[in-house]
Amino acid sequence: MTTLASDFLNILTSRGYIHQCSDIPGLDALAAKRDVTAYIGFDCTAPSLHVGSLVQIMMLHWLQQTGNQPIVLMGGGTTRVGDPSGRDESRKILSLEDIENNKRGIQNVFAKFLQFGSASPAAAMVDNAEWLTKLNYIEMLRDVGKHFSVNRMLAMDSVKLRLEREHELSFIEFNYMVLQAYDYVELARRYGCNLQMGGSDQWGNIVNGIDLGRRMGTHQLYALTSPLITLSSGAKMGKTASGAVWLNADMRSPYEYWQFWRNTEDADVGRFLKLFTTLPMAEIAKLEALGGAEINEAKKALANAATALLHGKAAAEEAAETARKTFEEGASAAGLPTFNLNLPIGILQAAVAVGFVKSNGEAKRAIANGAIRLNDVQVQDEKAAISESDLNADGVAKLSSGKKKHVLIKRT
RNA sequence: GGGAGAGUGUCCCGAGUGGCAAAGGGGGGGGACUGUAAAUCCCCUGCUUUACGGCUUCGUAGGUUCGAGUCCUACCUCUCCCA
Repeated sequence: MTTLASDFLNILTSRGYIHQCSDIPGLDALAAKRDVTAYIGFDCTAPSLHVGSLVQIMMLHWLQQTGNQPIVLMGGGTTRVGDPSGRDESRKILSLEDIENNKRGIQNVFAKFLQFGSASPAAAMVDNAEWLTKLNYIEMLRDVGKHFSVNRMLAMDSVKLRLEREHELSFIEFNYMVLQAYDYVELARRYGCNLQMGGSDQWGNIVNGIDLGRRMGTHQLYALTSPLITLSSGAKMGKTASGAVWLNADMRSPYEYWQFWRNTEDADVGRFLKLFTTLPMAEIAKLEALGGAEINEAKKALANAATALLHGKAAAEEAAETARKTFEEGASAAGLPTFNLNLPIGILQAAVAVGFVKSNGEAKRAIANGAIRLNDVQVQDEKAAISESDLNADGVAKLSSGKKKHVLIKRT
């Protein structure tokens, strides 16, 4: 392993962001001169990004921190087509309004991690709908299509997988890689972009772009991918009981976000500290060295730092304090998710209303399993109700499901 | 266009003989043990204001039958072979 000259690659390497790179020495030389302009594409398939995209966002963050220019590419155009990578079923084709709404929801997150506007290498945000929607089919085929070999396209993982598993791959999806490759060329021409980053599943698409660039006469392009982040237990990261861990605060509160990180498995703490926080490596090494129950301190540090990055320091501290009161003192911390309900209300309805369970039947089962507690007292009777007398001096009652889910109930 | 197969419990895989709320996994939830961890063990995993009750589920729509996931017809979608 040769030593790296650039801060950018040094950081990415030591923190574990790199899975594959088309040309480390070449990219290193560029980054050392702070001449890298890199982009990552984000599909607009949901109204918010989730933690799965965080690695990518952090790569852009470090890129800017080390004096290079990040470009956030919103997939306003490519989302209309749908990326078949890593899926064995066709994506639903989203309506244009949905895509537009999703795009708006996603955009704001980047301001937390990147500096746009007046910063010295300012981050930029562009939407590939800008050029993709204007393409003319015949021209496209002649200028771009001629550089693609179907033989090679068929050999690509995203395609091969579908074919091998005998799942359908529609022509529209088959074209996705062409559009993504073209994006890269377009960004190279417009912004002098010379690096595309992405998750490891994007490798094929990115390399296609490099190839296309060479054939269409752009400057040398580079590819860099991050490893797919999985939990030590093998599960995919970012999914919890109640669905994806969204980054937008209105879809996943700072408190819940903090909890997500707090519940990290022991074996993942060090890795996550490096990937998802900006804590200095020396400090991470210390935290990582903690053993046994002490590793919980490292988890708190992870939760604090990660939440502060996304939601700000104040929100992180508040979440930490709420968690401390709730879990270490068993108190009804004011920062817990709060619901206003009409009292009295049956315990079953209440459990449904706060989102613990999806139906009354499920609530009954939860009670039978001893999962539901009201003000820390296990509910035995499914006909029980929450009434005024259950509220404490501050007018709230604490309802819990299992050991980790707690909410506060107030009178409407 | 011709021929052969497939679509099952609104997360996934997957058994299924005319009596089926439908085997078994995975995933998920809960409990025990712990440290808000992992591993392990146990329980739960269609809806319904009690129910050995009612209702809704096996691609869609009809039909046969006391009774249909299971049989028949048409249609939709996918896969494979031929053209």
